[in-house]
Amino acid sequence: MEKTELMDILLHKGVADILPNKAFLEKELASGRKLTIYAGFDPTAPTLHIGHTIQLRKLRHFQDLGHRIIFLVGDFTARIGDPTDKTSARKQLTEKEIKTNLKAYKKQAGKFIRFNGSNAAQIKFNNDWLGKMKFADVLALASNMTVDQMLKRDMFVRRMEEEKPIYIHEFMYPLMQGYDSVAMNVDGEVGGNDQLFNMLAGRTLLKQLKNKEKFVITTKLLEDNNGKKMGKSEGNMVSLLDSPEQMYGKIMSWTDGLIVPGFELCTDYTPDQIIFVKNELEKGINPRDLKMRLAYEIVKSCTDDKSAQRAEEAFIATFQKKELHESITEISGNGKTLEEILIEENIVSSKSELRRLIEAGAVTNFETKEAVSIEESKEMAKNGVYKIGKSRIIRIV
RNA sequence: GCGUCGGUGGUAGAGCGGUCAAUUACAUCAGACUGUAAAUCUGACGCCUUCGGGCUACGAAGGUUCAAAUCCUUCCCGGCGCACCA
Repeated sequence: MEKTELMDILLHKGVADILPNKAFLEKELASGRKLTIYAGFDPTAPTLHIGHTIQLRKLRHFQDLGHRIIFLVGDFTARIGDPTDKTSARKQLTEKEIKTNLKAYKKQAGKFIRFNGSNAAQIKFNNDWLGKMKFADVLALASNMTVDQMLKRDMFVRRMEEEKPIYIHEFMYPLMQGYDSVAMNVDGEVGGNDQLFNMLAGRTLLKQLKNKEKFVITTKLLEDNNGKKMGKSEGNMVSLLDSPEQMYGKIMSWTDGLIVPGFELCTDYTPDQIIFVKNELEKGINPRDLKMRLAYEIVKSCTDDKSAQRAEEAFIATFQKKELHESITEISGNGKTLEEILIEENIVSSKSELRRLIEAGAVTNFETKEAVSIEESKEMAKNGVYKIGKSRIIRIV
């Protein structure tokens, strides 16, 4: 890819905002200096997910332009818990968990950025500097920001209004994250739009302590124009550990509004190609076909060509042609009733639930297409394939 | 410690003596339809049931009452305010 084109993609694709401004970044890029850019990742989960790949792609663009990139593992900050995400508030991670997670991370991230060869990405841990700080150091650091600056943060404003508590350590979080920038003496940072505040704290600190202007690129979040995120319940949050079939299926269940953002944020489609996708949609083409294209591209980028193809075939077979594919669960009947089997195997959670499903006509014999009645469910289960709802299929042998 | 407000189902958040297994929204599941596991519409959404009903649940334990998520007492947990000086 040509350098100017790459530059254009770097500056625009998936970008929500550039601080202090775009011109500043352009100047930096044009200076010929080798810049150092990083993105931070919390090692709280055993796997990266599709959202992380947005940042990774952005880092890759810098890497391709010959700049130094750092994959920062927030092992120290993960211990405290980012108040941005209140559910993970006091989760503590052991050394061991972090190590295990890290291994997986490197492998997963390696699909998007290069960890070897020339200009390889570096991995750093913020525990290396944050863990060593003394209380006096922390105070010195804290003296660089005012309470007022902190209180401007949306989340804190909201909490004040709701009379919800704000703990002191929550003020420390942006400071810690901001200090990462200082410790690594970076030129820029990439992060999701929701991390803007924390990233700006780093900007402030870097200016105060090293008189350096750090640029910040925030990427758009993967959501449709109503702010509807993919998988509000994280049900369709694509994890990089998912099987290709799972990934493909999850993406197919994204709402249509995510098609264009999906292409922009999670694929290597060029701006022209994305415009093409938009036009197709406006022309009224079946969005399903574009979504399949999207699913294919994403699966491919997270795994490989072959896996993506297999995932697509499996999807078509299962959900479009409604055929069976091999990976259905086999359960031995052993003279039990269908009801007993379904409950023992945790396919339904209770007799009441099963009853409702049967009443709704959701339990069918796959071959005869006949609905199973309540009486039948209490008789000895006949061998065969049963379908419970649209996604649960079992074979009794 | 004092004052005050609160602790409700997966989440948010109503209810404040009977009509409450508990409004509503979101999430979830199912049905119809289709263009897909999208959208939309419809329904379900504690457990058990011989489908009559039964049982367990609104922080915990007691109590008042024919009747309590709702009132009282104690306890546990949380928010906010107060605490010195003014």
